[in-house]
Amino acid sequence: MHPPERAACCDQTDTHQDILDAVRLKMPDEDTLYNLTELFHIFGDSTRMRILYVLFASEMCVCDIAALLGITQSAISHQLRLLKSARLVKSRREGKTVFYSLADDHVKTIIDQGLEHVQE
Amino acid sequence: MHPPERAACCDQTDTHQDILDAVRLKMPDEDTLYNLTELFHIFGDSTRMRILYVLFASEMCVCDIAALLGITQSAISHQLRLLKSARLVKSRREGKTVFYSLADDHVKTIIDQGLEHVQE
DNA sequence: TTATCATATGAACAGATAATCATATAAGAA
DNA sequence: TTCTTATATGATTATCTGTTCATATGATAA
Repeated sequence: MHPPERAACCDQTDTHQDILDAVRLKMPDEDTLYNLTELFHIFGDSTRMRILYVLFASEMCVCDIAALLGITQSAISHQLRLLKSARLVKSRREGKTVFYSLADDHVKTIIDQGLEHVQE
Repeated sequence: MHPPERAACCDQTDTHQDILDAVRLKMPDEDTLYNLTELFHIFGDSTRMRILYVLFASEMCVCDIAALLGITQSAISHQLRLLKSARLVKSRREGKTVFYSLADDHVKTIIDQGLEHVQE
């Protein structure tokens, strides 16, 4: 006997329905879930991660980031655009040069948490 | 005039070289950086994120996760394999059924940090 | 103006990846 | 044994994504 809203599936204990209800309650809404995975997706690329680490040390212009990481200016610009649209970095122009920096300290906190997990 | 190890690039302040040195010091080694981006990469997919949220509530078998999320058993199995190889979830077999659960509480901490950033 | 430098961006391509399908494995029931 | 259920997995495919290249924009200098 299955609870009415379940498809044919493996049988479980009496508390099965309670668990399913608990899951549905705790699941974030679709928008939040999208934004959350999008945020982590941004962190899930080594070029972007290295850019962020550079910016942990100091605000920096595009060509310096490129030179420092050994990546073309174009690639860096493309990635900075993503980072900026995710509001992880911000920029200011000074003449021909554009300086990028972290949007807020939250960024480092999240990455440090991940680092702790990795370094266990 | 540029510092010797720099390629032709935009001119900077006197502290330029100090900043570059600081960046190099703070940058994690290649292995750590790889593991870190790999970790976030795992979080950067909505199916995997939803699986993790399901497991926040309770340990659960594969077909229940599939039914709950409306995703095929095969897709869930494939993603669980990734999650397990990243040591984010663990499994135990009970007869024909395999139950998955979170590998440790660290996982939820990292995701909660991301959630805070997203919900600002 | 033209020339140069710093950055941004569109297009194209190569590599990665998530889902699907078919099938294999593993365990229990008949 | 055979049948069924639960899960795992290899192959295929469609989509996504990061880089490169060429070029455009924006700012300064001559």
